[in-house]
This record gives sequence, structure tokens and C-alpha cells, in this order.
Amino acid sequence: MNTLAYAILGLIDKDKVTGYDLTKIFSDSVADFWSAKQSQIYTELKKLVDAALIEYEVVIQGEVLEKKVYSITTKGKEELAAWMHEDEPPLSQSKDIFKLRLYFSEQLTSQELCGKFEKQLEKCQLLLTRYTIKFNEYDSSDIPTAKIGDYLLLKGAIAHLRTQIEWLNESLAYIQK
Amino acid sequence: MNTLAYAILGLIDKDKVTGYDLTKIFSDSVADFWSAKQSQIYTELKKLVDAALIEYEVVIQGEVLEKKVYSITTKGKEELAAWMHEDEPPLSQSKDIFKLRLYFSEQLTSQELCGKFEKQLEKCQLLLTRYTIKFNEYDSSDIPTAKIGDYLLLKGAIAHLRTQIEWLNESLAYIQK
DNA sequence: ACCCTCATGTAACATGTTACATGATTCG
DNA sequence: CGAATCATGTAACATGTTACATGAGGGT
Repeated sequence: MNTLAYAILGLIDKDKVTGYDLTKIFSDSVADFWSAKQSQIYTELKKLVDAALIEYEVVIQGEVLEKKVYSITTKGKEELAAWMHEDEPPLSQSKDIFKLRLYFSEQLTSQELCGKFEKQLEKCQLLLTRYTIKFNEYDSSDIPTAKIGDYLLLKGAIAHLRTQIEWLNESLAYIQK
Repeated sequence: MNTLAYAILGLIDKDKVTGYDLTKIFSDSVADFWSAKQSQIYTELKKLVDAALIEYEVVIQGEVLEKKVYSITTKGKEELAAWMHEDEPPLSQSKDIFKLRLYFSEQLTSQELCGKFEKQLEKCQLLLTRYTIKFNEYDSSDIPTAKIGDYLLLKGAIAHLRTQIEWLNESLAYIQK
């Protein structure tokens, strides 16, 4: 069982969903710490059904369109719980092309490098705006237990972006001098 | 050509290296923003030689041991320069199992969750110590041009870790209340 | 009618990981 | 002389991406 399988298991455990729903969840809310493409999700769902960790109910949407609404089985809950209690792997090292290029920055003039920093800054600021809007939807004095994870993760993502933006600004000033 | 190919190209351009050297570089200095396993590096080196972007010289180590010291070709330099000028892809979304589990935190008791946070904190602090030692080896008033990227990246990694640690501490306090 | 979203699936390909396989060199 | 490091390569497998393929539902 790979991590994606557990991610899907956890999401189905939270709420009954279709494969299509999962696709959206992976590209929206969960995107900051996990991702998966549509094709991967559907194949993984099949495997999870074969392993009897999830099951589905066919629901008719409109006149004829059949959709599969997945739910977790008892066996699935057990597997999920076991995985949740596993030790964490070593700190994950992300792959970041921007940083990789910065490592090879001798290749560029400082004008070109500044341009890259400015573009990166814009992207970070845009994302920060989106996250901040989401964050403001929470009433911080009253977070339901089920939402604590979401809330803390969003807080973390915002803190991370702010630091990133600060670093980009400082670096930009540094290379301009 | 994939990103790994350009990463290797850039590293060889910085300095003549062997496959073994690259393996160490990927698990040490570059690990914070890119990684590659030994088997992948050797296969990629072969491809780059086939594409005439790098070439090698066989050097005898000791009595008989042959090692291949790679260097970049003119064509390789051109390819690298072209890649360096490409636009950056969208912000990279890292995969983080700790955060994924936090998203499913309802599965755990707050004691268990606190334990996870504490372990994560230790890992971050350990890494921060290592990075700080490295950082202190720089004379910040005199960074040679060739090292600016390294210096800024290390600074960024430290800033990121500090924010991470702060977030972990705050979150820990939050779930303990 | 048209377009966007909802909905599911497969095939081919690219990338990454684990394991296997081998042997020399260096340092204590 | 033994252990850690230096050094190179392949095979099998796992994971992830891009592209193809199809069609219904809902709103304007």
C-alpha cells in the first residue's frame, strides 16, 4: 500500500465521495501537501475496492448517469488507523525548480535573476491572497474538532508563504546591490 | 530532457565530477531542493553522453580503478543556458506525509497527535542546527559571486525551518489546550 | 443549441525506488 | 587485515504524467 492509497482512504473516511470529487479535492484543498492526477485516482480506487478497504454504491445522477459513491469498510478503517500510528518518515525534501535554477544562478545576469525573483514573488503573493481568504472564513475562536487539522495546515501554509515572500524580497534586494 | 538531466548538467558545469560525486551532492548539499538516487544518476549520465551534452575522461584511481570524470560540452552549455532562461513552472507542491496525517488528525487522540508534533519538532531542530553550522561558515560580508545562490538558498532553508518550528510549537500549544 | 461541469476509465510513457551485483582504495 | 568509503552499473518494480476516449447533466 502506497501513501496515495492511505490519502484516498482518509478522504473517503471523512466523507462519502466519488472519484471525481477526489480529483477536485486533490487539486484544491489537499494540494498543499499531497497531489494526484485523475488517472491515478481511478486506478487506486479500483485497487482499494479489490482489497476490500472501500466499497461503493451506484447512484443515478439525473436520468441515466451512474456515479460510484465510495465509502470505507471496517477493514479499511483498521488499515487507516494502523497507518496513522506509524512513525513519520524523515523530513520530506521537496523538489523545487526555482531553487534549482537559483543554485545555478551564475548562468544568468543579475537582471535576469531579478526577473525570476519578481515572477516568483507574484505567484507567492497570489497564493497567499487565496489562502488568506480561506483562512478568514474560519471563526478562530470556535474551530470544530474535525476542522482542527485543516485550520492548522492552512495556518502553516500561510506562515510558510509569508516567510518565502520575505526571503524572496530580501534576496532580491541582495542581488540588486 | 527532464529536470534531473538539467540538474546534472548544471552540477557538471560547476565542477568536473564523477557519478559517485553526484550521488553525494544530491544527498547532501542539493537535497533541500532536488534529489536523485544513484541508479537514476548513472542512467541519466549515460543518456547525457549519448546526447553529447557531456563527455568524460577516464582517470585511474590508485592502481587499476577507473573512474569517469565528466565535463560539460559546448552543446551541453547551450542546452543548460536555454533551460535556465525558461519560465518557471507553477509553484511546486511538495508531498508531506506529516501534513497528510495531520489532515486526518481526527483519527488520533490529542496525546498521540502531540507525540507526532514533538518528534517532528526534533527533526526540524536537528536539521536547523546542521544548516546553521553550514551558514556560519560563510563570511556574510564577502560572498563570492559563484556562491551567492548557495548562500541565499541556505538562508531560505533556515528561514523556512524556523517558521516550521514556530508553527509546530504554536500548533502543539493549540492542541494541548 | 452550446458550453461548462460532472463523471469514469484506459494506454503509453516518464520518472523514481529498491535491490542486486561487483570490485578497488584508503585508513586505522 | 578489516571496515568504511570510493566507484560503476543493471533489473525489477512502483509511482506519476500526459493523452486518449466517451458521454450525461445543467444552465443560458
